[in-house]
Amino acid sequence: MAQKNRLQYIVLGLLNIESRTGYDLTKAFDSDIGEFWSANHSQIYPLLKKMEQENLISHHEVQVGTKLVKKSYDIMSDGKKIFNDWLEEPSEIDSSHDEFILKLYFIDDKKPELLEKMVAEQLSARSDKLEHLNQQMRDKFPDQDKRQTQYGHYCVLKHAISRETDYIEWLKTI
Amino acid sequence: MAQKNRLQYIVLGLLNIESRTGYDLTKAFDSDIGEFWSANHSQIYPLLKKMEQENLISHHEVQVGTKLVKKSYDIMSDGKKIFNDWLEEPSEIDSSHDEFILKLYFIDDKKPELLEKMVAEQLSARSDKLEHLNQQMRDKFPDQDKRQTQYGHYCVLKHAISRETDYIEWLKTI
DNA sequence: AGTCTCATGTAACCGGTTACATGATTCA
DNA sequence: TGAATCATGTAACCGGTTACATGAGACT
Repeated sequence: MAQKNRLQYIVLGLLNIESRTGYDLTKAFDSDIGEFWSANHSQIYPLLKKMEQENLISHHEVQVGTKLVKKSYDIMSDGKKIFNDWLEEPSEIDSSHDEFILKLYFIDDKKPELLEKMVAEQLSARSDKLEHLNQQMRDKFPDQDKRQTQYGHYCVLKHAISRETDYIEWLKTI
Repeated sequence: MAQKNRLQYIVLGLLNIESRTGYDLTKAFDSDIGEFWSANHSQIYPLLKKMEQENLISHHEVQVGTKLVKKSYDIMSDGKKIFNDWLEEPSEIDSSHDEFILKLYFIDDKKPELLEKMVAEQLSARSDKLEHLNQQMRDKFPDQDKRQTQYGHYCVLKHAISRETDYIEWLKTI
């Protein structure tokens, strides 16, 4: 089976806001999107080519100065469809990149019922994970002794619990 | 330039605790280490082979039952050296995996002065990042208006700030 | 006897990073 | 005119995922 290709959804999400060039898209990863995803132009340009072949996006040319012609990409109906389908899908929780955050970035005030569903799903999944982490803590560090001899491991677990707790608190504010 | 190959350091860190088979190492990523890193056996076995060729580790054979022979890997002096050198290096902050967490896991109570240095470094870097995020918030969402029309983006940024704040608080407890 | 876990490997593929390469536009 | 930025592409490589493949040991 193929891998996720989440970068494609980010590109679609950005083009869904407005038409952009490959350069514009690359820039977006240096600022906003850069907080939670990164991509280089060497990955963007071939991807745009592939997505255009698949009819998810198209491009129109924009004359700049006397010689330079920019390619500005636009999302097409097929692209909009797979982007919206992706938004509706459940988000994977245990991946190295947070898929929920990714989707949340593209949610605007037009979809309150979807947002509510997504947040409820995340709350449930994150609460389960927190419970699992708390169980790990009880199993592995029941007393002060182990906390000293495996101090690093103890700290890492404490951090995971703290992070998850913070995540849940944040979810509740959405 | 080559990429980081942090998996190699995890393998060295685990073998530095005790001799293990490829299977044991793989299992470690399903439990403990799994909280912050993942690896499949298809990645472990070729890596062990490569690391043995580079004289970082060696293996001895262990007879199990009548036919099965396990390969149990041991860290060698070259391996210990590059592992300890890595622990001393500054940790990259803006990577998709948290390198500081990785190192912390392997720190035991024998290196208090190194731990102190690492924590101070992280505190400084994380504080800078938090300040940057706060600046972003001031720039992009100065008033209620933008927070509504780009609600998802606002939430993501709020989360980044919350996460960073929590991280700093946790660092202070180490 | 059959199923689950232990145990070790390879191959194909994908996503991402680094480096190579070129040229136009803008602004000081 | 020279430097910084805009703009677009390709190639080599690496790390990680999925799938293919095989067999032994433990336990019911």
